Amino acid sequence: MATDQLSVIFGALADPTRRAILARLADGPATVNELAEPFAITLPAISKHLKVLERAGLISRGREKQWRPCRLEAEPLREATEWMSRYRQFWESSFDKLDAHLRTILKGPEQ
Amino acid sequence: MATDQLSVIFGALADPTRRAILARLADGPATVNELAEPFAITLPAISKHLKVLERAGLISRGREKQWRPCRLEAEPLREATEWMSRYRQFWESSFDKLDAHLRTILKGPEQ
DNA sequence: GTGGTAGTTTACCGACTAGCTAATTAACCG
DNA sequence: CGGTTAATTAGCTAGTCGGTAAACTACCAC
Repeated sequence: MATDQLSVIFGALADPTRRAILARLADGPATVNELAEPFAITLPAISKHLKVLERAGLISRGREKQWRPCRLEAEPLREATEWMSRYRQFWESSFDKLDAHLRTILKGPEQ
Repeated sequence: MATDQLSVIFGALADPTRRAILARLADGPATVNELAEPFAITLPAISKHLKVLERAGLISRGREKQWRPCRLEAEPLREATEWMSRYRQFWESSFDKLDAHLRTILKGPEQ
């Protein structure tokens, strides 16, 4: 994967396990074991995912006794959303097209 | 990469060449050679990128004589933005934190 | 037909990724 | 100290990714 910040962010989001970890962290900080619990993968695999998320700036990690609590950092999501917002006009216009299409359908078959 | 739709979308966006292609397509449809022109990579590489973008639903392709014009399809970007919007409160609140931090700094060093 | 232009497919390569197991570090508890 | 829990590191495998060169398809013009 490329090393520019947006690529790292999108790359981190391109994995359902990592997105699920972010979703869990939206409910508050959690330890690595707590984050791992819902998944059928080993702790080292989770550890790697956390490193990817950390590199993307999507989480930060503290130190408390023997635990290393993770917390959500959403700033990169703001950046990513900002990048996408440039295209908003396009999906809004395609929504308009869908809307028009639905209207046509709801008018019933032309005969 | 995982095969769920969001993963495919984010995976497609996790490459600067592909994001540049989308940016170019925001100015209107283009042929493969037109899209390839700004890049120092071969045509087959561009062809692969286009396939990734197509699989993510980010572009669609027509057929006109010997050309296969590409056009932007922004609907997946809407989906991705929608997914991220769940976290908006977090980046807004961390902006608040930054704001507060800056205020603290601007008050000058406490002594 | 020949030849040129537009683009894709195939086969290959090196780098990276996601997963595993096993070993290791770090911090606590008794 | 030894034992337990929390988490990371190391080393491996299998698969994917971004790129290439070479061959192929499709269309147009002569």
